[in-house]
Amino acid sequence: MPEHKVISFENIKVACKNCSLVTLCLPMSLTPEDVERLDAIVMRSRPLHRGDVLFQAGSRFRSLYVVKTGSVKTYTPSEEGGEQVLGFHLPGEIIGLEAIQSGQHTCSGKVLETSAICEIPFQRLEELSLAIPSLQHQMYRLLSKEIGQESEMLMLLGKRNAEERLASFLLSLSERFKKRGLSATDFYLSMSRHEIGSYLGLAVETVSRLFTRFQEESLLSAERKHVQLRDMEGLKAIASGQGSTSHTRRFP
Amino acid sequence: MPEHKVISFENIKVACKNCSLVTLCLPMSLTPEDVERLDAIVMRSRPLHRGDVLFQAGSRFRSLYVVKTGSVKTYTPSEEGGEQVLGFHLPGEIIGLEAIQSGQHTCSGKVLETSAICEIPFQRLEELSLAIPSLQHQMYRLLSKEIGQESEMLMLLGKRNAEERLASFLLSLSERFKKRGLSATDFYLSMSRHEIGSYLGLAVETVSRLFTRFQEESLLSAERKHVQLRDMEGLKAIASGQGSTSHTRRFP
DNA sequence: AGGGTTGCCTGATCCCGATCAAGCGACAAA
DNA sequence: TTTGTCGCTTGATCGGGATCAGGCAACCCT
Repeated sequence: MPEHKVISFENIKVACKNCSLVTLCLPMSLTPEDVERLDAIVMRSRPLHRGDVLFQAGSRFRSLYVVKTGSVKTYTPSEEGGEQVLGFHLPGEIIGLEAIQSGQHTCSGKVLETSAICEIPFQRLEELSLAIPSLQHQMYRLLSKEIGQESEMLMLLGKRNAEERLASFLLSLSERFKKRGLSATDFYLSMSRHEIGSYLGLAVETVSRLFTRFQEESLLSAERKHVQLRDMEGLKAIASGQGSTSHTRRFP
Repeated sequence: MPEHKVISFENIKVACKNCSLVTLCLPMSLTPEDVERLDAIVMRSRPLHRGDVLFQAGSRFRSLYVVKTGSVKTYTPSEEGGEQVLGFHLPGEIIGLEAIQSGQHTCSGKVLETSAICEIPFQRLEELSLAIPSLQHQMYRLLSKEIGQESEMLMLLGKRNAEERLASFLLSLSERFKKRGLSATDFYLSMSRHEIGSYLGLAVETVSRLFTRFQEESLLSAERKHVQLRDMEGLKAIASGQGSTSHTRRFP
């Protein structure tokens, strides 16, 4: 069926200007002509499937990757098979920024579900950003945003207890889904409990118990990967450390 | 004493090309002419003293700051007076990168000891980096480096126990001092135990106990702020999770 | 020098979350 | 259908590190 092939291929090759992510992704704040110039250097591959590796820690850095559909996790494989999850990436988010420095990836990227990924050769992007001031500006903002997000994560891991971490995580996902036009209260988790635990610095069992507890408290309902946030205010209270069951005494 | 004033003022106004940090800081890999161009936009103030605030969380972002001498901590002040330390910054390191994104500082910067700071108006730096490709490249690398370092910190906070954290912290300082031509094994800590604890996600008491334990194990000697690393290999073993007292079973 | 503050150290106790252990449902292959 | 595997859940126990409390030394201040 060559016809089918062509169709699915066309489906992948959505130009940036026609991509629904144009307001979230790199093209944000570029003129239509500049979007075309950016478009010319973007490479679009066939869809990847759950478990496919986007890049591996230690491999040479050539390109940044942007999630178009689906989701990706980045992680550092440790000796003895374990892994530390560093992040989950949704459509419009850019991956690989940490590798610019050394020219080598310091973490691996793996696809969590069937996903379409755009590849942007970094050297060409760098050249282009010299010619397009607003692209350079956008790059600086993107890199800076990543730094800010990791700082927030440092605070989460440094000072927050388990329930505060999970609540924050769910609210962060919620917000990101919302920005992408999806439901902020009803979504599917593409990552396992184990991966959530690794990301939040918690054991799987703790994550599981927290899901159970949150359900008992009517904060959400969860059935496997399907999550519905029922009480956003309650979750926000917990995430900000004002939860009723918090052990930390705020007013001695 | 106008004469004295002039001298100390001149002392501060070391041009980039004469600065000992030229190989660590932004000018790295720039041609002498380009260093002069960069030099023209750098602002150098009189020295700041312990406790002086460089910028405050929430204030408008205008400039990046580079430590010339001394040291700076960045932190997010939390309600109720507490603070979470996000980083310690030594000569040659750039501060404020997280604020590019929103145009507003998300953390505060405070000087830990008498320090000289260079201020670089970001808008002018951005313009200059359009004209100097190697400066743009250097900026990308710098931002990327920051991302990579924060990722390492995420791993530290997510997976390491208290002694692994403190050992890693001391070794990181050691390496950074070494790069600046100072002793890798004998140095002064400009930050308090409390600040170390906040940075590492530990209570002050734990940090203090660990210093004591490390001394008992002849890994180092510490008298208040003065630290001498005695057994680098031992510290490295602990930092990498191979310490003998580690609770985590690596080979079940 | 005296008196107050602050930073650091040490001991005792407690508790959150890791670890160990076991069972269960979903899903894939035989 | 059965069997095996994997992901998730739940229960029981343990311990690392937080918390509480007290004391000492250094370093302010006048």
